Amino acid sequence: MQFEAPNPEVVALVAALNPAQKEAVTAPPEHRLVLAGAGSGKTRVLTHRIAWLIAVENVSPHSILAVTFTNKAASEMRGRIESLINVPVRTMWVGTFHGIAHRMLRLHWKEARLPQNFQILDADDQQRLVKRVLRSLDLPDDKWPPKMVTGYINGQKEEGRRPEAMQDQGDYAQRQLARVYSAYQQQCEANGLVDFAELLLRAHELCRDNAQIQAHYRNRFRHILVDEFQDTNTLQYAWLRVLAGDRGVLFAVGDDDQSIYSWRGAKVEHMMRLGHDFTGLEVIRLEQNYRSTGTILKAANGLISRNNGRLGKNLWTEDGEGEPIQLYAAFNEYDEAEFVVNKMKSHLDGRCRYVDLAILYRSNAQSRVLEESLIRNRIPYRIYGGLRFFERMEVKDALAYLRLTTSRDDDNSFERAVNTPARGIGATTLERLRALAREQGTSLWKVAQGAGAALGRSHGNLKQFLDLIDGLARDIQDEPLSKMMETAIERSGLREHYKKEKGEQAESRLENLDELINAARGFERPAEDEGIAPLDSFLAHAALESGERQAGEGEDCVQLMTLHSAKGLEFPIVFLVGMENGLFPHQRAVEEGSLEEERRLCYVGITRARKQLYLSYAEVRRVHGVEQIGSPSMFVREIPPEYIVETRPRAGILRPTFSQPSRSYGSGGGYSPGSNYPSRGGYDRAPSRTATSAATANDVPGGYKLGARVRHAKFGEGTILTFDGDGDRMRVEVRFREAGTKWLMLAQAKLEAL
DNA sequence: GCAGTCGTCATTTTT
DNA sequence: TGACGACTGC
Repeated sequence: MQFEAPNPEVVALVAALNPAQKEAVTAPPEHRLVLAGAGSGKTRVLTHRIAWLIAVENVSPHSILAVTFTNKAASEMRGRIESLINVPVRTMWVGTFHGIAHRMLRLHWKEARLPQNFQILDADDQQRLVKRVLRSLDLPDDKWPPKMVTGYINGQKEEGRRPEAMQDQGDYAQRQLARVYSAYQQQCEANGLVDFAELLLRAHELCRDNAQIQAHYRNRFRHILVDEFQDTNTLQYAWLRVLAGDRGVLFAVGDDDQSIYSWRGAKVEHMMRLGHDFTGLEVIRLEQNYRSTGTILKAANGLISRNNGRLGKNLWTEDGEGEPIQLYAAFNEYDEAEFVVNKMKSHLDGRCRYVDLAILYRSNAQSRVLEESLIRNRIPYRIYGGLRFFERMEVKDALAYLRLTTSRDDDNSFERAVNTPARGIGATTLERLRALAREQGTSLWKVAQGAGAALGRSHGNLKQFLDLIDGLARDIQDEPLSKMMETAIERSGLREHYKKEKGEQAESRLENLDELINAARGFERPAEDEGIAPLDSFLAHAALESGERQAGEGEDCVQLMTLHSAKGLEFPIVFLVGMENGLFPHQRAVEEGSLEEERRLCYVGITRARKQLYLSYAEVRRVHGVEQIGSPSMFVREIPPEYIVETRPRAGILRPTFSQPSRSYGSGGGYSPGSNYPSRGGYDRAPSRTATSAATANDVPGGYKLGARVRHAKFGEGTILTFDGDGDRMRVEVRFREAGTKWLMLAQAKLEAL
């Protein structure tokens, strides 16, 4: 680019960029695909690109659309752009796919054939609705699992297929599914409800079919920037194409090696197709990594090179090699957790804080054992995942009342609110209402209004409920949002209801209700929501941004999460646990033939680590209550061995044999360390190589085996980890479930074999 | 309407 | 093994 006008702002904009980043940021206004490796400054390029367009290319922020997948990414992007340049960027559209789609639908609700106050269904709401539709069609839950049916509906929508466009073909099951889809969609339309996939589908159809709107947005959005492009699904991609038309300039950033959501409809192939659909597209690779040590990067490169059909990328760093990756073979999951905790302690002795430590695992079930160890050792931790604020029962209950005040035909909210708290409107009454509503093709609310004597005794109760909602709507309409919330919570009787509930959960429920009032008070209606009632804006916000994963963010504690939720994050020290065939790669994935995606998941995990990476696996693990023998993950073998060091804090321990019948999972076979491994006896195909003593490696002289489960009168149940000494002085180290790890004199401990 | 009981199920989850 | 949902009996 020409720098004839050395605007200091512009100079500063590119000064700190590396050549590849600079190329991307200063590229002429043409299509670009930026292949941004992990830790290569992806967000930086994206934000600087936008700043460049505005400050140098004189593009109006008004002409820019920047799309992300998460709210977090969107708000981070906006924040960083604003701090980069001193130009108001309020007119720029930055948001998630769903957020942007929602915004369009609010603006063009008429053209989209939606009621003005349409409500958004979150995943849970959608599931409930599907259940009701299944019931109304007399399809039993067990034959038609709601989860699967919901998945089917979302899949259809993601492929852009409407029920009416589906030909009557296929077998019985297919026809039934199509029937459910159709009925579900009808229900949504009648109730003014829009699920997540529908937001995208409607917005796509709106932009595709309405010439005026299409022209408007094509004319407006000259620059479309997309983050995490490898995660786009069919619909999102189609929408981007429609919006871009033949004049919009696309700037896509992504990493095919980090595509881990194909099971949710994401298609990496879009990255490969981009060159066909956007002529003149050039690819820029960001391969210099600013996050991890050379060792970690080489390990990641080595692993991912096993995948086929990659766009190709090799991460490198100017920094040093750093520490080798440590691999620990644990006896079982308890030993593995103990290893993690002990290593953590050794790091915490130095200048490392809790937040610098993360434990990553393939599936949520693995967290429990780790938690127990952390609690025992008084290490504060935080688990990502679980319910988010706006997904909590009590919060959804309260919101249902408010949704009813603004949208009476919202059956989902009606069903939720009508008998919570209990007001004598039971299943029978509801069933009658549903039947009537079905017959008349209208909402529960309307049916309830006219139901009258047909309902017998509950008529009065129902009437009271209707009056409650009407009265609530009337009395809060001019109030500020927080007052609305407060009034709804009080008058609905929800607070009383949850006050009566016992247990420690009850208290947190009440706190959450208060927190909801706070959230309403602190809610600032986004500028673009002008013209939308504050309540509708808030309700949409609640559905689209389900809130924090768990309280206590920013506190100094160890982070636990699945590999999927770790994407996009980084930690100085990472423990990647459960590296066993069957668990990771997961058996299901292997069966479904998605091994490459599992490998990418492993790649994501490895590249989260900045300074130090630990891998561990358990030789025996309890899975669904059954002890299973595991073999080290094939991915461990696929990391070039020169970067791995096996750690054994105790010398002379060998692999135990297990006499109890166990079914083996995974088919990866044994683990044969490459020649570069530091040798460690007894850890190969021969399961019972002799150790240093005369006894076999696996037997603790005295009748126990390493890894055996024992009970101690005082400490309870535990697992034998190791032993030393012999004869009368022989000691065993036992990891007790509750009491921690202890050395015991075998002669005195009176252990009982289990 | 609720508590207790039984049976079933067990990757991953940005919106 | 353990969590959750559906069912049953008062």
